[in-house]
Amino acid sequence: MRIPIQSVTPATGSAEIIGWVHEVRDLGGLAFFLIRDRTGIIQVTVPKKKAPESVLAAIKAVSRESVVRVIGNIKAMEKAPGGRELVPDVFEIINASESPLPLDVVEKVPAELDTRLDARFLDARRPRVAAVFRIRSAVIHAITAYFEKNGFTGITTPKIVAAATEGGTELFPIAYFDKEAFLNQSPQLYKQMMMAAGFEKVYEIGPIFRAEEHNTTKHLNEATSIDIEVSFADHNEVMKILEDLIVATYAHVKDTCGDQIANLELADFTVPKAPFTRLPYADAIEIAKKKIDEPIKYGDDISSAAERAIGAEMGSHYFIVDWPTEIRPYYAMPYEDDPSICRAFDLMHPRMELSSGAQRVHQHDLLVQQIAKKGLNPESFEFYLRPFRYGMPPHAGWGLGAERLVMTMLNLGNVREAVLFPRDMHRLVP
RNA sequence: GCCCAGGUAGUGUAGUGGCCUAUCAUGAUUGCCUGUCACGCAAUCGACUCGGAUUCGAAUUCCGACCUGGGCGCCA
Repeated sequence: MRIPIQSVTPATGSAEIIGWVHEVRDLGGLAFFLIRDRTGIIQVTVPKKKAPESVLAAIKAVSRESVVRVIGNIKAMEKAPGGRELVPDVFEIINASESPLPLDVVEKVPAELDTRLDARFLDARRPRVAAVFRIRSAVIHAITAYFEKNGFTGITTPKIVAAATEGGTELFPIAYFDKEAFLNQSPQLYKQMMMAAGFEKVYEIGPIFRAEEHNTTKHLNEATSIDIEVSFADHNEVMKILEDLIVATYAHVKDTCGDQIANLELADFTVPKAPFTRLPYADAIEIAKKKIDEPIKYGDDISSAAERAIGAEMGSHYFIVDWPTEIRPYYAMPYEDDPSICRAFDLMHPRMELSSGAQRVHQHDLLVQQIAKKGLNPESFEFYLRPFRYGMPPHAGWGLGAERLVMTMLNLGNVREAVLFPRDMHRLVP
């Protein structure tokens, strides 16, 4: 019976392990093999004078990163990693690896991200990379658990859609039988329709597609969006949900992913403290004005430089609230007493934007007005507008970028590190 | 879409007109080595993205193509 490497201790006695040959150190009369599975690494020590003939033949033939099965006695050995080593009676090559390898799994020589992504299956054998995706899994688990515990209904909405309804971003056109169709940029409109359906609290974790030709360390053309929509809630209530969720997610990762955090050398991994500061947009602009040279005025979008400057000033997660209505989408609800600003917000990490959301316009006629004000044609929004005529409850929601959440949580330099197979302007394979 | 920087052994790099039969590390192959943990030692193998131009001479300069990294705008 195979035992996970992590579970092998000096008390194990005889053990069978299966894994990949991580490193080989042949000293002549004595050879060391580090064998790795997803749980850890163990040293296999072969004293050549005492080893069976079959073991000697196998260790002579084996190459790095081959899959091997090793059976033998476990000895306590202080000099060995993990305080134990396996002396093999059986050393079987299950499947040999070609050499040379497309990249160095041990990373004596670091590979560039592009090279790593080309050989992602090998790259992901590196414990450090595996740790990122183990944590990403825990993040998604924590978020799903939070939603289910708090009465949300998980939904899935179409990724193939007929029209560019949200405006703003570019969409990928696709051939759909004899019709033109697009990959959806956001589940926004469908979430809102489910408010009209009376679901009250919905969430979706799924792919979104943006055809923007950007070339940065924080953009992807296919990303994972964590989305919610809540009826009878305003922007403040969904911001509260968002900060609770962020805290709960960090806490879950801290509780359950200690090994991975250690592996990533995140000694100062800390759970952020709620409540996050609510920074009015107007104040954010003032901070940016003071700290950077480029001209900035009220009503501008917040540039990357401004985003970094404000982030440095704030130091931890914060919300930017009370945005000018003019620079937010038509579905953001203006304040009654000052319609020039609206009930929209962004959740910011000091490095970048993580989420944006708003209380939505739920009144049909106001929505038509706002669509027209943005220079869009309300007639092409009929499928979206229709539910607003049949008892649409007031509601609010947000979308949170899963990759950016993981990237900022683990202090990754590039958002591509947070996706197994990233899609960007240049990369469609693998 | 705009702007900048790049493409040299499997991997990561040095090399700014002749000293390049191209540096170093890692790797692979072979040999030696009984406590390695980036094991050590020795030998060997392995590369200038492609096409054109300039020049006596191009990895190096110029033009074009292809590929890549990053910044901006915009966004998650």
